[in-house]
Order: sequence, then structure tokens, then C-alpha cells
Amino acid sequence: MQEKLTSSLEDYLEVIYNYLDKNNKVRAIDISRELCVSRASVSEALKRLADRELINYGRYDVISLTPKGTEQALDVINKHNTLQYFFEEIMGLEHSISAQTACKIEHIISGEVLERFAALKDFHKAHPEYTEKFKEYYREK
Amino acid sequence: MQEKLTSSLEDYLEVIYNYLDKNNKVRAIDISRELCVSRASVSEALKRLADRELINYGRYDVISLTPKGTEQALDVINKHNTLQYFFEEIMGLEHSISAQTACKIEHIISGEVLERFAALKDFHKAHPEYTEKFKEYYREK
DNA sequence: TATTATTGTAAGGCAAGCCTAACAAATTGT
DNA sequence: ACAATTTGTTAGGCTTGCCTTACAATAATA
Repeated sequence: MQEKLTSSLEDYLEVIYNYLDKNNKVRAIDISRELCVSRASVSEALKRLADRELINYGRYDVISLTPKGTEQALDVINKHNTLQYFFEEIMGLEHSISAQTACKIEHIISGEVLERFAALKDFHKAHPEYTEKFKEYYREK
Repeated sequence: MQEKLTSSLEDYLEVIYNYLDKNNKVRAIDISRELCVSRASVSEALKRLADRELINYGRYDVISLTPKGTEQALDVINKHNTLQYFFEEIMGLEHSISAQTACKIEHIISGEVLERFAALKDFHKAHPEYTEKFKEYYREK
């Protein structure tokens, strides 16, 4: 029932969730600053998110996530975290590069692929010695 | 000097290279079929690629890659292959899922991230026992 | 409370990418 | 060689996503 969002809308949703989580409220301008887009662009995006009933929102109104919106935001955030772990802890890339890369890939991969990344994370936690070998290998090059 | 292409143009370039490689010539309609877009869309894309001097092309003319175009096509294809190897041989995902995923990610990752995937591929070839452990782990779940 | 600053919205624009429909050029087959 | 088919281009449209500019509403402060 939940139709696929564009990458852009997923980004807005993600920022809204995270910002609410930290500060208990979000304004359009906060989102605008987080995503480095104009206030006008945020205004449009909020309208589209409200159309899809992912946020509660009206003119000059407080922004909140609907249950559906929360669910989808958490989905994206979950993907993000799993990917970030992969790039940072397993591939050994810098934090900021890992974050940037996760941010792009999170909108692209299917649930099945995500699952595999999640399994790799579990594996790494259970048996760090195997994946650590790769980091050693890479460092020595 | 080479400005970043859009994902879409990279796709066109990739298809052109691969098709030429197999059949020695490409027509707009071949590209249209490969990418499942209309002939009109291909026409537009070819114009844009020619503007950037990545292909040689004129009205009703044969399509060929310039040196610059070949270079960029190979870059993308190289990314694709490395990613495909990762998803298929290391993550153990189905061929077609690996291909689809590689197709999307190839437009997104930086050279640095690609290098790391390439290193992982080398590592896996040199020490398959480590990465194999993950596959075992996954299978047993 | 009146003024000023901040924030949100609306209008109008632009580029990328895709589409369909109509037409032009090239190719194929008879 | 001519008709029929295939292929390429053009024109016009649509959506997403961004922008700037100008204005409206709210908030802050003197």
C-alpha cells in the first residue's frame, strides 16, 4: 500500500524524524538548513509529504509525522545505519565518507540487499577476526 | 576537466560501449530497447552526449565513442564489474539482483569507495576462506 | 503596541528525463 | 524503382526538484 517515495522525499522524511528526535520540533527552515535547499523547496516538499499523509501539516502549522510517515522514516534510517556500519566498520572508510555514501545508497537498495548487509553486520560482530583480516590486508597495500 | 555526468547519461554511455563491443555498431533503436526508453528519449540523450564530445554523432549518422567517451564508459563499466563481483561473489546474492544493484550504485560511489571495493575483491581472491565464512554464516541462518 | 526580523508561501523559471504523436529519412522487399 | 516498413527527429507535454523574488504571517523586541 505504501508507494515508493523518491530519494528526495525520503531525505526530507529522514531529516524530519531525526530533527524531531533531537529537538522535539522542526520548522521548515531547520529542514532547509539541514538539506541545504531553499525554504521554498522545503515548502513544496512538505506539501507533497502531507498529500501522501506522511506528515501532519497545514499552512504555518507545526510539523509532525503520521504513523505511516514514522514507519517509512525508520525504514530509511535503518538502511542508513546498516550501510554506514558497513562502510565505516567493515570497509574501514572515514566516518564522513561512510555517511555520505550510505546517504545515497539508502534510497536505492531493495529489502533483500539490505538484509544481506544486516547479516554481514551481525557476522562481523560475532566474528570480527574474519572481517578484520581485510582491514589488515588493505592497510598493508 | 571531465565534468560529472548524470546517472542517465552514464547509462547511455555504458550501453553504447557494451553494444559496440558486441556488435560493432549501435543504432538509436538498439539503445532504446536496451534501456527501455522511447526512441525520442535516446535522440535527446545522444544530442547531449555529442554536445559533451563523448560520442561522434550527427543526424542519421553512425554512433561512435570519442576517446573521452570511451574513457568514461570504461570507468563506469569498471565500477559496475567491481560492484557486481561484490554482490554476487562476496555477498552471495543472485546474479540478476547483483546486476541491478550494481547498476544503481555505480553512478553514486566515489573513486575512493570504489577502490575499497576493488581491494575487497583482491582480498577475496587471495583469501577466499575469510569471506567464505560469511556465506556459511548467512546460509545457516 | 509598533517596529523589525524571521519564517513560510506563492509565483514564475529552469534543467533533466521521460513520454506520445506526427513527420522525415532510410532501408527493405517486391 | 516504388511501396511499405523501420528508424530517427521534432514538437509539445508532463513531473520532479531545485531556484529567486516578492509578499504574507508570525515572533521578537524596543
